[in-house]
Amino acid sequence: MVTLSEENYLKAIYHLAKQDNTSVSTNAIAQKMQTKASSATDMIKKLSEKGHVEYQKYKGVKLTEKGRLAAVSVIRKHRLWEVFLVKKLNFSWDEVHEVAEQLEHIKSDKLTQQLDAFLEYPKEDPHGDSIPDADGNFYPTKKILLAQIGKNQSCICVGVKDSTTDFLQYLDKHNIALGTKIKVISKESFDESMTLKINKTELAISKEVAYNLFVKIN
Amino acid sequence: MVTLSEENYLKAIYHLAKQDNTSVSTNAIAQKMQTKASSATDMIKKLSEKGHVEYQKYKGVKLTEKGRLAAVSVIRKHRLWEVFLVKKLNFSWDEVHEVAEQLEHIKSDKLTQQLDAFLEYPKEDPHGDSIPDADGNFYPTKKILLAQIGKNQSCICVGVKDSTTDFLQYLDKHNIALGTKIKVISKESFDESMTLKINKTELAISKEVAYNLFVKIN
DNA sequence: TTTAAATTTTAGACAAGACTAAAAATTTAT
DNA sequence: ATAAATTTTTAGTCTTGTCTAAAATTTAAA
Repeated sequence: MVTLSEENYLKAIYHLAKQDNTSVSTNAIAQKMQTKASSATDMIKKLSEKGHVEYQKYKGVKLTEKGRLAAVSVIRKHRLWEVFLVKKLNFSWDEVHEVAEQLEHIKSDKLTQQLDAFLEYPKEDPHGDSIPDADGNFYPTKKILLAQIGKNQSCICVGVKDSTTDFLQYLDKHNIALGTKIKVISKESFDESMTLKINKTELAISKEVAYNLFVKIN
Repeated sequence: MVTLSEENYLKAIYHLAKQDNTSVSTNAIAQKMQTKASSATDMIKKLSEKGHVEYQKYKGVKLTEKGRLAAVSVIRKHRLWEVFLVKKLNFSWDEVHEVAEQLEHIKSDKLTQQLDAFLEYPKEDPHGDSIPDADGNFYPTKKILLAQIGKNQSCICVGVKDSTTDFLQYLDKHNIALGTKIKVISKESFDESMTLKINKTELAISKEVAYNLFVKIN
């Protein structure tokens, strides 16, 4: 069971870590949550004990896959409710946030699923932010880092962030080129490594690769 | 500011006092809230200090007008959300309660008002209970118990008195829903059972059913 | 590289809401 | 009317989530 407060912290950490799952500082969390650093530390310990974040004293936190899924579930609900408020209840875009902050914590899988269907499976909220699906996968329009791709999701290589010779040769050697289809088979939260499937062959990659390869979802 | 817990206690007190605003005992409140009498006493003191109830030690509590309005506001939201869940999200009437218990605490006047409009100002929830207006006024219906319908008389189901899951599922199973037309074929005076005709099929019911189903005569 | 500044953690405290055990008041029964 | 049973309240404790103040650690600066 994840409490309302825990959900809010997870969401804050998720948003602070943004695209790349970087380490988030206690102070940053405290600031985002409008609270004190000591309170953030307390909550970080709880989240760590529940396996939602990886925590090392003085080193900040990183979301585990479990924590990421919990955060994304809240974000999914938040954005679906925003669509509902604007499309069905005539709220304007600047009025929805406060109410959605409350609605996002309602616990009912059926409710979320039926709301999604009722709204005809919207892909974006009224602010243009992508709405993740029930499995926690986003379908963004722009290119994203391979590290952002969820388990069992497929994508297509569209570029590199690091364009050093070493990296490009590494990609060549493993048959990764522009247009190559990549499927994520598994993700390890502890070292952020991944296993990919590329043209029927599996490939284990490190986080250095995952954070330097741009992909898009078809 | 009324906390979530306070709202639940106010609702419990309201339902226990029913139509006549009688004094409600600490024990009755504790039982309804599934908690201990000592916890109820603690909360009663808080509600009393905030002016929601009148309290005399050992004498139970009565809702003040302020407390009654707070309780009715929660009940209004609960019932509107139940209508939403059934009419718009295809919930069956035995699934709505748990979710509505959460949704009823969302704080936004605009949300409640717009939801009411979106649902076209329903007067009753899916169980046939009256939905109070924004000022806390009820518009009582002339619904009566099925037990009071005479032989060969027809009526329409408008609600239930007992809204336990068991009963609602029983009704579902026998195709009795809001709006279902019911004709009384026969009545046994010795055990107050009845035989009904529902959509061409006959159904024998016990007095427990007859006394827990609200109907109206067209 | 050693000190100063900033960040983070610990320790101790508090409010809300719940609990247990025991005391006080009320109600029921003999 | 008095004892017994029940109800209600009090007193003290617990958990969650917050705070302040102080100590520990890391980072930046001289």
